[in-house]
Amino acid sequence: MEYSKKVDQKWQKKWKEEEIYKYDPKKEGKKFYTMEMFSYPSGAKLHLGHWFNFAPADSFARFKSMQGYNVFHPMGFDAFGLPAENYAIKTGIHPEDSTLKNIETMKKQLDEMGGSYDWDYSVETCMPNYYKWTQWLFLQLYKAGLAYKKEAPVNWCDSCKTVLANEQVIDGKCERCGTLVERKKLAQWFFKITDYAEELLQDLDKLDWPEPTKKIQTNWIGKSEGAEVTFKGEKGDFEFNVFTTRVDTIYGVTCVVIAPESELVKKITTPDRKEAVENYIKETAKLNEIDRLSTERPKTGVFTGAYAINPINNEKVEIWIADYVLEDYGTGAVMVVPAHDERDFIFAKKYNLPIKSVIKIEGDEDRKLPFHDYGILINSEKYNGLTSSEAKEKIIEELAKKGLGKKTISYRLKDWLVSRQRYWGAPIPIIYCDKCGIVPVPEKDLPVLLPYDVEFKPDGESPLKKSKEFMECTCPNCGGHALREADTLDTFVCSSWYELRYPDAKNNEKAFDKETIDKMAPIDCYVGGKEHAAMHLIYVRFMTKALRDLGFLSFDEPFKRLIHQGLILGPDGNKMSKSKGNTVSPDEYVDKYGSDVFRMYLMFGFEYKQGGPWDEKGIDSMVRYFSRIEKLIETALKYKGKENNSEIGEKEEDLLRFKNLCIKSIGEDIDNFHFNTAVAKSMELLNKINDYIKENDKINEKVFYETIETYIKLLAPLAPHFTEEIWETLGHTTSIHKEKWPEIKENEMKGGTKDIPIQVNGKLKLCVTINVNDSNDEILNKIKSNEQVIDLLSKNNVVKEIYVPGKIFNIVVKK
RNA sequence: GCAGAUGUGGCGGAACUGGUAGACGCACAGGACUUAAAAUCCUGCGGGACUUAACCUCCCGUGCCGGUUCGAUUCCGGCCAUCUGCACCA
Repeated sequence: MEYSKKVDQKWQKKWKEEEIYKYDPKKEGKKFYTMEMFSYPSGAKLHLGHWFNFAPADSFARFKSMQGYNVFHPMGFDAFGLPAENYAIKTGIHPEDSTLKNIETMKKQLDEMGGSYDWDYSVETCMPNYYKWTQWLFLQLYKAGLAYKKEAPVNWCDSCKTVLANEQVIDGKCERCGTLVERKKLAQWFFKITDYAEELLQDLDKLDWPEPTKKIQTNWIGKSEGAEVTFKGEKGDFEFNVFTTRVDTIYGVTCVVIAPESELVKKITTPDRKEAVENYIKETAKLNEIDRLSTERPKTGVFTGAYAINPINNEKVEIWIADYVLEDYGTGAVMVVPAHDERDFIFAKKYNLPIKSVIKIEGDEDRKLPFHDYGILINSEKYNGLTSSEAKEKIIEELAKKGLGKKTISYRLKDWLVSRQRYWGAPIPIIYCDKCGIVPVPEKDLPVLLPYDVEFKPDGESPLKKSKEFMECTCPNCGGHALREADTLDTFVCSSWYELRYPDAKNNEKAFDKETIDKMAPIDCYVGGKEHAAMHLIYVRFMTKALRDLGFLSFDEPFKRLIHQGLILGPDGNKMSKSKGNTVSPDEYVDKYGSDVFRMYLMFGFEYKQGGPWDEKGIDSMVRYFSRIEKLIETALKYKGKENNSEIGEKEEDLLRFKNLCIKSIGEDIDNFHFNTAVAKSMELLNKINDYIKENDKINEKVFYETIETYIKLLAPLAPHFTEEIWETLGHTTSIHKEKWPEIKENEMKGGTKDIPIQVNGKLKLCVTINVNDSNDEILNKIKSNEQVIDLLSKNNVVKEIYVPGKIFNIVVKK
């Protein structure tokens, strides 16, 4: 049957009936766990990006399976989240209804793609049998002290009376109504990811991940070594710490600045400065994080009226507040050294604070301020003349003796805020008892079901808070009146452990079985977009480590190898988006050409790790390729069983040699996600086979036929339906996907000829053909007896001859 | 601002640890087949010079300028452009 969507359907039906992608943990072969980042069913359908991610990754899984691994290749849905809720607010369609419907559609599409998934091992994070365990996981972290509650600011739209996600804040305004967004403090749940900062950083070394991604994580964790220095109030009535990486510049301190949110501010502000300070705090609160951190904005701040004592020299300095100091980094307070820090310099200039230089650079004594380079200390009393790094040690030593300082390490990484004031998420399994306070929901009472009938339109309250039925409960401790936590969990919590659930997806007793997951983990290959380099990929790593420490796992890292697919852009070169109107739907192509033509085109036309602008022009070339293959198969059938020639001559040897070369390089290419070159190589093999037919009156049926079967097997992971059809045409009654990846026959690889380039001063002059089997002496002989080479050697002033065995012969001449 | 990535024909893209730059394909051009077109097949296809033409030969060419090397798309230094992250991190 000529290839079309009909062929897809025929085989999809058959595969389903025969359950050929059923995963059996007991099957022979070493386990291989490969997965793609699961998709988010917000849109109604899979888009081109999904296809580009999933189809080649599926080919990879199929290849591994042919290699003899027992491949586990699950797929699921990250089903909770904001878009479904927003969609519901807009249309009135309940998030659960739209989500479940989308999942059905997407599953169907994934089957139409030819995905080799076993849906018995699937997760949908919005289903109670999944989020029960997400809640369980929260409880484990809570018990271990890794989940805690504290006040944290949220983006608040006072007109919509709702909390906004960062992405809903556009230019500091609410995306719906344009109201200026405020920062409001709410008590929220956090996971203590910072406890794992050091290990998360160290273990990056163990991972086979793209280097840029490791770098992003390194920066995200943001380790910096420095010191905490204690400044006391001038009357000794208060004290606070500053964090600095440049304690060597401490003699240059001309003021200290604390974050406006700091509790200390109220305490120390003098009455005459109260109004100014309070106004400033109010102004700061209006700014969202993005604005506040913008480099464009001028530095601002106000004096609190209070003074602190520099512990190194007892100098009295002013205490200011300024919004460029962040409460949650370091200690929320900095010492201002205008001479050696750009931000401090601008700040000091603006408010006429003194600027005192304490570092000089040897040989560049007149260096313009500010500069932050290390140098030699000046104006620093007994430390004058020391280098920056010597001074750091000594100064810390002195401060430590006084009990006013110590070395410390600071991380940029912040604890993970997991509370969301949303409906469509997993309820946080916490109860607030009138008497007992915070009480975790007992594990036996899980799941805390998300009620269906809830008013989720924004009107100032968390949606769940409005459901009396949900909120009212009795305390598991004392039986008294209690209320439930109304917030739900960040969806990143759901996706921080799903890879653990897949192999044991139907377990009703546990989130996952330790023995099962220890056997399956770590995931051998994880494929997904690099936009998750910082958030998702750090959260999963954290969760794995936390669960390990709680005794639920015995491995340290979830994903051994990570691959990022590139981004397919719109035809205009911009990121595809509905608002730009440049989206491309895969469905029409699949209908028109069939899944395999489409997936082959995606693999051939783009570099997998790179992506690029969509261009449909090349699809026809793939249609052409398929029909050339079909034609070849017709020819093959004509020859089948007719022995014309059993001789193995040079042409047969060449063909066999090339066949083996293809087995090797196509295999390596797929293994490395270089699908474009894998397809290219397969095209070369087709050309070689066609040449063989053309150039021979009598073909060797056995060699020819074996090469063709090998060729089709090499294509099997890439074009699963098409090759299955051909396999049947060739007379096979079992699935090609149960075949083994062809073996390389070393004896067929031997021999053949090769061109050795002859260069003069690195420039190509000619090539000399040699036999691969020749010894180096023979090769050199052949080269040196070549007439043109003799000519080159005799007419030039030869300085040197360089021969790299089997590679190149270069004659160095002097002009 | 900081960090990272990328830059190769008209286009998508090849080139293993430095060793024949442009694999494979698209587009294009010419030819065969056809009444014709489509499809298919064959040939050519980085730029330039020389040449009546062909073959040869030579020069230039992997963003730009330098360096290391017998030899650089590959390594090093400096620039330019584009893209992507991160955002005053003390």
